Amino acid sequence: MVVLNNLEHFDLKTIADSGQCFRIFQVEDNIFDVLSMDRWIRVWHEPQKNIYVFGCEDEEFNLFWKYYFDLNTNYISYHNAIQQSNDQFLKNAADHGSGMRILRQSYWESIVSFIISQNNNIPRIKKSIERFCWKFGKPITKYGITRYSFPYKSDLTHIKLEDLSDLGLGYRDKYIYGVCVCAPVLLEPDKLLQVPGIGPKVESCIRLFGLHEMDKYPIDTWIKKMINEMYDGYFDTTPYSGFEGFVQQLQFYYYRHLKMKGGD
DNA sequence: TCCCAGGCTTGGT
DNA sequence: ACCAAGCATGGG
Repeated sequence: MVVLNNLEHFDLKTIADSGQCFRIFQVEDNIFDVLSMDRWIRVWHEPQKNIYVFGCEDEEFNLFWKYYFDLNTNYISYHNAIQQSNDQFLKNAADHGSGMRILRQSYWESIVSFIISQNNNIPRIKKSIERFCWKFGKPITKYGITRYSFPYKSDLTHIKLEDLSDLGLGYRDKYIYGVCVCAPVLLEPDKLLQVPGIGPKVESCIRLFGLHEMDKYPIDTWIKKMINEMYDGYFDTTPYSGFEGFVQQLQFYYYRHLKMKGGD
């Protein structure tokens, strides 16, 4: 167990609902199961004391999860820069999403996940990814339940297109098949846009969430609507150089909250 | 039932 | 270079 108190700008509920990752499961109020590739950690939150308890050994935490949750990055400077701007909507978004962080997710898991995410909705994306893990991953049993790892690319080289037909992927099945069986060199970051099924938006997400390129600012349908409604059709990211992706997550999370009133 | 979903590809100008 | 469809299917 690793116990941390007074963690600044870290709220797992916010991160879980921000749509940047699709394999955080809320077990109960203030209990979360977080999965990344073949790792699974359970996290307990005590809001009244601002304590987080991470269910792993010190070594596992310092070696992997501390980095995954981006706890080495100081988000205070980002918030300071935002509060010094004249952008009231963004200031409100930063207050609302005070515990937001950009997770350092697996590159491979990000490729598959964000290809699935295109023209899709979050509940369905999560289901497809869960079925993908259930079918090709390995079981991990803890706390009296079994979850499944996200399969490595090297474990998928011999799958058939038809193996993907019962995952609810729709027309994206052939894209997923392609990245599973192709040569790894074709998935290097500078070649992502040449991959069938990966366009500018998906590439931007893979780079932001899978490579932690914080200057990426993915424009999806929500951000497009937000820019039209809140910024009269143009949003200048240059004041937020180096953390555009963080700004995007705050805006996405806040705007979606306003439109859906906490639903979903 | 209809519409939309964190878009991409293809085929028309 | 810039549209407009079509894409499969689940969720609201």
